[in-house]
Amino acid sequence: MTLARATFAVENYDLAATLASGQAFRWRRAGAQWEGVVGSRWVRLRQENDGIHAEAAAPLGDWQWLRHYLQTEVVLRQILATFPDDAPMRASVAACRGLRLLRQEPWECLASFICSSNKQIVQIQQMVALLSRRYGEPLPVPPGADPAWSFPTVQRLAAASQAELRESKLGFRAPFLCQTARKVAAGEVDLARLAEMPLEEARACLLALPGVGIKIADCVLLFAGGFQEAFPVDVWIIKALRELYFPRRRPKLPRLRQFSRSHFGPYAGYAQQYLFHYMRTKGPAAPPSKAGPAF
DNA sequence: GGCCAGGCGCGTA
DNA sequence: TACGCGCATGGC
Repeated sequence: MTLARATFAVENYDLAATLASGQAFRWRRAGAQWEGVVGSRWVRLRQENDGIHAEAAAPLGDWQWLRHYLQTEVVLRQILATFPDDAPMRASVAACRGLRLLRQEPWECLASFICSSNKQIVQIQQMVALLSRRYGEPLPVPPGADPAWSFPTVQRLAAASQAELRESKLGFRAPFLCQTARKVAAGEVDLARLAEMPLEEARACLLALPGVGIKIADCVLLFAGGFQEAFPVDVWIIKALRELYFPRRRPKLPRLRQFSRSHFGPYAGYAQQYLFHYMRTKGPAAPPSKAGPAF
């Protein structure tokens, strides 16, 4: 097979932070490169000074599918300018320069986040890889590359039994994924039209699916639906908000959700991703010290 | 070996 | 409305 190559000129784009920030689960670092699957295509990416270099199995029509996935046309500076001007956001932006949101395919995003509950990111990656290997289609890859599979279709997972899915190490999530796949396959929710709905309507559609609560619904709205004000509140964000915004009060979850809706502006979802990645990469908080900072 | 993980659903009060 | 709990599995 032959490879098609392209370079996307980008500004203010940190590919590694973006692919490793727990929004998508199909990317594997291979030295300076990243190998993954977007839709039904194997892809290899590498960031250089002149932009993001991409390789994919030829032939392909154009690269719009990858440009869309990577959101290379988004002007990050304009988004960052809408963030609240406070110390936690300044620290997060400084620590995660160039972090972006991807635009993912709704079904893969939904299914992946149904698998995510009460799991660490590395484990989610394993579950998604296992599901793809068992139920996805093998994809053409260049010589020497690891084999790759597409993410399983709704129909394929709807046809699997709960017992089969449990064998894929889904645990108690197996019935959720199974039932949700069957509902989507039956047309009870049209994922392709989600992005056209008002936010609340789209969220309500997702919440009607088994295994989908507010957090997972907001992940799908943000990562696949393009609702940039959606703000998933997970354990890391709870920790971020409590440590960085309310260090002494320990507000409860409903209060934190309310704060998140009012404080972060029209690109709250972006702000959320910065807080999330910042908390996950900055290391543990400094232990309390009676003397205070030494400066 | 215990703790925790990009939660959800259900049973109580 | 607001808690507390169990769920299945694996990384650290």
